[in-house]
Amino acid sequence: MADNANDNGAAKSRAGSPHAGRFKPLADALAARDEYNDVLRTRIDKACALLDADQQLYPNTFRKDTHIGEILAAYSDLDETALAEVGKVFLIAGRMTSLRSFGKVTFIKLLDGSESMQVFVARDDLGQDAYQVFKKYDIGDILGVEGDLFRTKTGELTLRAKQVSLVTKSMRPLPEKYHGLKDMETRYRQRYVDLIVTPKTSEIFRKRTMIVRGLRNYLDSKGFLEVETPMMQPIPGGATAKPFETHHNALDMKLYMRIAPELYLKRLLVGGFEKVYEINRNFRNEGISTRHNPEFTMLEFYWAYADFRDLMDLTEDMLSSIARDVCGTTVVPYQGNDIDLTPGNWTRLSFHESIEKIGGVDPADYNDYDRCAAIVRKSGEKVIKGEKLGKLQAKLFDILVEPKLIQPHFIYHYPTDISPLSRRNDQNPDITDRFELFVVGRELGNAFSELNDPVDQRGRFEDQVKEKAAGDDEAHFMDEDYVRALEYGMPPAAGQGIGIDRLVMLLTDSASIREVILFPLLRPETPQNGGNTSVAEPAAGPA
RNA sequence: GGGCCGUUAACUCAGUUGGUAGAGUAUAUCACUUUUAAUGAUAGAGUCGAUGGUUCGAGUCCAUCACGGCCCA
Repeated sequence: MADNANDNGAAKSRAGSPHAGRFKPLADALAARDEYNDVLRTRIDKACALLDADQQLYPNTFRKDTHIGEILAAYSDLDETALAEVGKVFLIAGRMTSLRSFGKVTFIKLLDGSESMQVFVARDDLGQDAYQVFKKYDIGDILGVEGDLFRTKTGELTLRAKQVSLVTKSMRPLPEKYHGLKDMETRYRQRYVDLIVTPKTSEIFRKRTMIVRGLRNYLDSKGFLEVETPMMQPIPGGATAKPFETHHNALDMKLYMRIAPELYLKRLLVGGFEKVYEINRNFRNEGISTRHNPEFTMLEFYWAYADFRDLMDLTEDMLSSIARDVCGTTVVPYQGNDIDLTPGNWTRLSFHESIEKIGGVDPADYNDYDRCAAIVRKSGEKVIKGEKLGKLQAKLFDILVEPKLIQPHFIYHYPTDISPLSRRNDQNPDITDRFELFVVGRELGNAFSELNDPVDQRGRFEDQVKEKAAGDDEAHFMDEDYVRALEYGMPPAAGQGIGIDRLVMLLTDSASIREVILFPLLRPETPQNGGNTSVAEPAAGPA
């Protein structure tokens, strides 16, 4: 309920304008949340004044003929005389992000996409009346300007306005121009504001699109076919993770949001597509951290008549070429380290070698169950009863090796125990022809020669089902149809998954996954934490 | 789930041993025809995240909760 002060304020701002009633719902909603302050009140007053002067607040009639970026690209190098010879009139539009007024003359900055330029607005150019209207515009408004180019005294390329019109009225003030928006919570919750005022943010997301486009172009050029497979699956497979559950009403069936597309993509290998890939969202019902978001984007691709070593070569080539395209170099800075992605400089090391050479554990120790378990416990990790040696070694690896893999490392020949979909090594059945790619101490990709022996695959699923029954809710489900597909015969193949969010983090020097996801998952805003979003009640039954 | 830190004006932040709150930006009014965080003057603007408690008195101390950040699981 609005208090008296707010009621008075609303009444005051409504006074005097025939258009005041138009803003009553806005004023009331703001007042109800105790947000109705003098800044917002002034915006409403000004909006009323504009309507009183027959100015539309949200016209869709202005058409720009040039983007600011185009002007900067074409004319940044021209001097004053050359600009005068251009003599061309441009129509630009953008958000006013700053304003410096000198009375009869005003400098503003207009932001259009990611580019910004100065506009010079003078009373003598616009005329007395138009200039008075212009002075009602606020920082944050979207304006259209018609004008020609010149250089100011200080040499800045500037558009001299002949006409200025309001394109979109902004009813809320933007954050302060110098410090910008620092509050992480607001940056994530109101990403639209973050994108306006934090140039780095919009740059990250432009780069993200370049990276994804680069991956597509690369794979397309190698003859891979992009496909789409189910995101809602009756059996969630292809990864070791907890799925989100949902329900299909009409079919009255349980469905899971996918944790990986793998088993569907490999069905396509059976079907005869020899090179396929998919870039899309996976969902995992697990914790949130600087490296984990419940929904994240994954590239998975499968390549028939190739093995895991072919994938290492391809991965080096693909990721380094994308780094070159997006960052202009194959040595990229990340949180104080220079990461060398130049092809040929990627280390290849077997899983066991890495535990010995990087983790500093003797083979006699990590190959002995009890000794290995003891080291795991000593490192502060739990050992679960019945856990297999391969899993213990993986824990050892996670603690002792992974954080040290700063430069790109392919770690290959993972234990079969923890690789239920990978092909066994021909010489040693306890290890698989699988690798993971690590950069800056985190897993960036997971790849292997695919297991295409249906009998072996069935046995591995059965082992997983036993682990699930024993309480491991991340263990894989049995997928009879997938085994059936293998029984028809899947060509030998290799496949890989690459976490796109982590790749974008690497190439944009972002410390948190939330910096590279436009709308990361957050708990809902509530009145108690200062929020203004009403959370939807669970849907009631049909009326 | 655990530990540490944070939440004060629209934004960025101060706030002393507990004595009813400050700055800069933004906003408003005035001055100003070349600024670059323009300048000068004046003014308004706060449920100090929420709820309890201790106290004569709480932004400050205590407890619980909410949201966020970082680290760990």
